Amino acid sequence: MAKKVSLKDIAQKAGVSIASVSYVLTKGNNSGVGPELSEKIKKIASELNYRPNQIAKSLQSGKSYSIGLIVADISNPFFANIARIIEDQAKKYNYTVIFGSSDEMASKSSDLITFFVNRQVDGFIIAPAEDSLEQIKALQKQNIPFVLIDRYFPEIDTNYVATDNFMATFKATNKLIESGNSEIGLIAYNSELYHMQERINGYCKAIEEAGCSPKKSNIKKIDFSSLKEQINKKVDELVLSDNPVSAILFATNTLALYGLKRIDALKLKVPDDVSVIVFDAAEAFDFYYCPLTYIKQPLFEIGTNAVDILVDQIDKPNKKLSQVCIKSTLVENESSK
Amino acid sequence: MAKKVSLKDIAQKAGVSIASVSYVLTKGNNSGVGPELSEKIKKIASELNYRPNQIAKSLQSGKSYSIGLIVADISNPFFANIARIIEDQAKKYNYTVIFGSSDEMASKSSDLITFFVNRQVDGFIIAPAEDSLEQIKALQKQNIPFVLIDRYFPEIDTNYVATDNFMATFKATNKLIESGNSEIGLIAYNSELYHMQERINGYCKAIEEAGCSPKKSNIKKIDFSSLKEQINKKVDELVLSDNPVSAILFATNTLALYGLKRIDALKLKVPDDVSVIVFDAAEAFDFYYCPLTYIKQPLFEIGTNAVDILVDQIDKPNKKLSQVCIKSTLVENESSK
DNA sequence: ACTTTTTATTTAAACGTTTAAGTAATATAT
DNA sequence: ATATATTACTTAAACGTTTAAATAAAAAGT
Repeated sequence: MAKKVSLKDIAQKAGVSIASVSYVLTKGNNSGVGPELSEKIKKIASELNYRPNQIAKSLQSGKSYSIGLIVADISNPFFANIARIIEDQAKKYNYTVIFGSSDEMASKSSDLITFFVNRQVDGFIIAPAEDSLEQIKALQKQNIPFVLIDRYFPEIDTNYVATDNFMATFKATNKLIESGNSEIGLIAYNSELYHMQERINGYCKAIEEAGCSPKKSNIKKIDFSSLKEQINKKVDELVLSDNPVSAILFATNTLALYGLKRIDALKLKVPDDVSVIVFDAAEAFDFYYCPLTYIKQPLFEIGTNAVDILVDQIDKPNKKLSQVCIKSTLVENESSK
Repeated sequence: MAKKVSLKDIAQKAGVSIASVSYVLTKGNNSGVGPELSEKIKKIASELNYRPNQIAKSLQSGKSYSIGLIVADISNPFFANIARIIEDQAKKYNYTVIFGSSDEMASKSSDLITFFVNRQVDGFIIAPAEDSLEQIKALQKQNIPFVLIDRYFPEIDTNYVATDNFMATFKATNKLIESGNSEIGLIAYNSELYHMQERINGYCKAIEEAGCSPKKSNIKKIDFSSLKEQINKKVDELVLSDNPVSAILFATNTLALYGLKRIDALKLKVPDDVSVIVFDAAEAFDFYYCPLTYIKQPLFEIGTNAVDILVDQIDKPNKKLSQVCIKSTLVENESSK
């Protein structure tokens, strides 16, 4: 790689000090450098195609203008979409985004955080993985700015931007009850993460308010790591039991993707044999024979808010924390009839 | 953000020079520093939770251990999947990935390249946008390592990793011909990019070999920027004309996604009314009522090869260029019957 | 016992910036 | 005419590393 042009090169060619060049190039017209010399320097800089070395700037300023984005999996459409929104919003502030996928594993998440801290990111946007509470606390202790998205830990006080998960599943479950379903299954992840707990809680609350008590056998929990192995069995348990459910609420779109495939394989018809509501939309559902009722998450708001809050926090470290909970909307289609 | 621990802090606490600390911490046991002092330094470093400042290292070494990934849109599943593969492979070499979406626009692509060059990325992986030839040439002139993926420019000699687009559509079209289709439509992007031209060429070649000559009216080209506005009209032109096609080959999965929606809206049945082959798989097609025949691109190979080649090129700037063309496979399903 | 080699540690320069402080030279005020 | 303020530019230190070169002390060789 050819050696890059530095201030020094320009200074040499112009026969002036490095400082003068720096002043002209960073301070514009009120640099305190005379107009003729200014012009000369600018001319040489552009002739040499000077590009400031951001690394050197960062070292000097202590700011890297980069943020670390840690999600479960960048190839998951939910996170890929958020990543795009974050990218665009970050660019508005001249920030660069470096990303990493934790695969919902605390160890990977921790590695990524260390990796990115070493690279001096100015802050993080994180969809925290299971068991990553301690890492997040450590970040907090080190005073490294961060914003949690999608999930957060209610027991610690942090910035976060999330969906109102409780209300989302509460409404969705209500919808299924109103449609006449008395046995409603829930397929969720086996996770202590707050967003998942809240989704489960919302479901339970709706059932309780309908005068029933939520049955443990209707709530199926699947391990992140063995989704494909477990989902068929759990779906079968719900729909093929002695007292089968007439509706299923899927707590994430990946769960729905595989769950629906199983339902199809069992030759069950949505919504006649089983009603369905899924959490979050996905392109994959566009072609499902029965238009699906789904909980629409405010991706754009989550992404832009997260960046805004983070940048603000980076600039003003003493700013008080922002905790944003955005309402989702239930998009009603045929599948919840 | 609390001030970070530096070598200086450790040196001070240990009462030694910064150099000694650096030697111990980077050179391990054969650092030339005595064993007792070594231990002492290591102990203090870990007590203070020292994390090397990668920015400072980069400035010193001229290497940032980061690569810029520029794709059309990170939220597009094709690129999101590649991004994930690149992320994992890059991590093996201790590289970080920063990404940007060009939206198929040369201007955005150019901005991103400049932005990333300023940040001293060691190299690029780029899915080049329309009209970005000059930018790529400029990169070449500056001796900045890069690998093109998905698309490339045959008129310049660069590293690239791509699918054998010509053979892919040639085989796909042949399949449609063998299934008895005489009028076959192609829906492609209106683009001079080589991968798109090759996809079109492969289609034409197959038709020619079948003794026909490809009809201009059967080849529909859609602008990147107004896909949703144009696709319905183009599909209609193919299937509702006086001499309608009995099969359509979609040149990308996004085109197929919207094209199939139109076909459905027209109440046409796949494959009875119209056979279909799509370029590249997508989750979205999982639920299409008729299992689709598709061209399966070697995403994993593209991603890992791109990283391997790039890292090699960064380490050995005089290494000769690698041009990898990977075969895709035609996955035959019901839709091409 | 004195030179030579080896070992252990430090000094200082470098990477490319920014910027406070310094130094002339020139302009203004008295 | 002289003190003072202003302007135009430079010096030098700093950010946190690495590393060649210098130095001092100890070990080995004669």
